Amino acid sequence: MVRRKSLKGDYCPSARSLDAIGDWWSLLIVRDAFDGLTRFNEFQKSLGIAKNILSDRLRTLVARGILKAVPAGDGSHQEYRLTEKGRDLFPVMVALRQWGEQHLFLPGEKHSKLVERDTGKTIRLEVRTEDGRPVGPDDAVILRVPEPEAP
Amino acid sequence: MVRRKSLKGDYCPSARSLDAIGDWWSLLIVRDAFDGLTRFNEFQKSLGIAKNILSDRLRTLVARGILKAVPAGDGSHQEYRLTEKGRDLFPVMVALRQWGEQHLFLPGEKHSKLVERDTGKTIRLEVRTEDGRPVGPDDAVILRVPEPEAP
DNA sequence: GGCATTGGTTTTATTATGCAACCTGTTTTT
DNA sequence: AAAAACAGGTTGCATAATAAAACCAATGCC
Repeated sequence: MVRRKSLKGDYCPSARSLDAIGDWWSLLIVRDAFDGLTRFNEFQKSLGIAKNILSDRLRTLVARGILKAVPAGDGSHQEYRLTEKGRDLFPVMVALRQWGEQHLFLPGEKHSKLVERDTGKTIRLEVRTEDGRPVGPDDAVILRVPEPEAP
Repeated sequence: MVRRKSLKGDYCPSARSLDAIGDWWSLLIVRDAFDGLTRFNEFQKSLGIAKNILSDRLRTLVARGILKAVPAGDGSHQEYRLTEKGRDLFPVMVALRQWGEQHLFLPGEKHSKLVERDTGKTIRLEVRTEDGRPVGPDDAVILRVPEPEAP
């Protein structure tokens, strides 16, 4: 592969995000973390991921501040928990879920569902302006950051 | 690698989504498509991606119904355009962008910004219940689909 | 006709991934 | 107490995915 390109310096936030979490397993691990999993073996069983890969991904997720490793009460093992930064990925997860529900299931096919705990009401997400009007892709433009000019 | 695991059959929509678009380049291509790029060379220059990989990714994005390849007016080249399904990834892109803005830039650092075309107002996205109340990660639970039982 | 451009494909080198085996420390079973 | 099982990894090897570069075919332009 000759070193995969890094977009860390890109001025597009989406690109940086993908650089940070855009590999196949990381977001699945985060999804499971949202789902309450905390332990190495729990992730491993849930995902069927190879242990060395899981080990590596947990390490980098911790290094990037998305998970934190805390020693469990009895000291026998570690717990991997979402940090604030990790929890802020919630909208990303919901967006992915929503798209999958819309487009990746056959008409009658069942899928898990995200609901509000207390009321059981469906949760969805909406793109809006700061004053609350919904917007679609065609109403949006990206404002580029001006290139630093050489004087 | 011995064949990367497929999550196509998983009942979690997020997992299926990641299966469909969760590789490093695909979403970057989609981002550029949202940004108006349509031609092979445009993507290639914008992303600095190897041509064989771009070729492969465009092919699979088309095969998955996220992009469509339409012959351009003068027949000299193809245009890759987002399908409806592809445009529906808009919230995913916005979510990634928003997270990147929050967490992947230094305090004073500039980044590109997503605004409403007509008003210039900032665009953001919010997770809400069907009746409009905002919800956070801790207010949500995943309702699993019941396992099909063996009779 | 000759040459550059576009949109790829092929070849080759290197990295990443997956599997299985192994290891250490702790907990449970006998 | 000894044996077995489990948690949480690491190591070594085979193979797949990626990147870079060279190559190629079909227009478009002079």
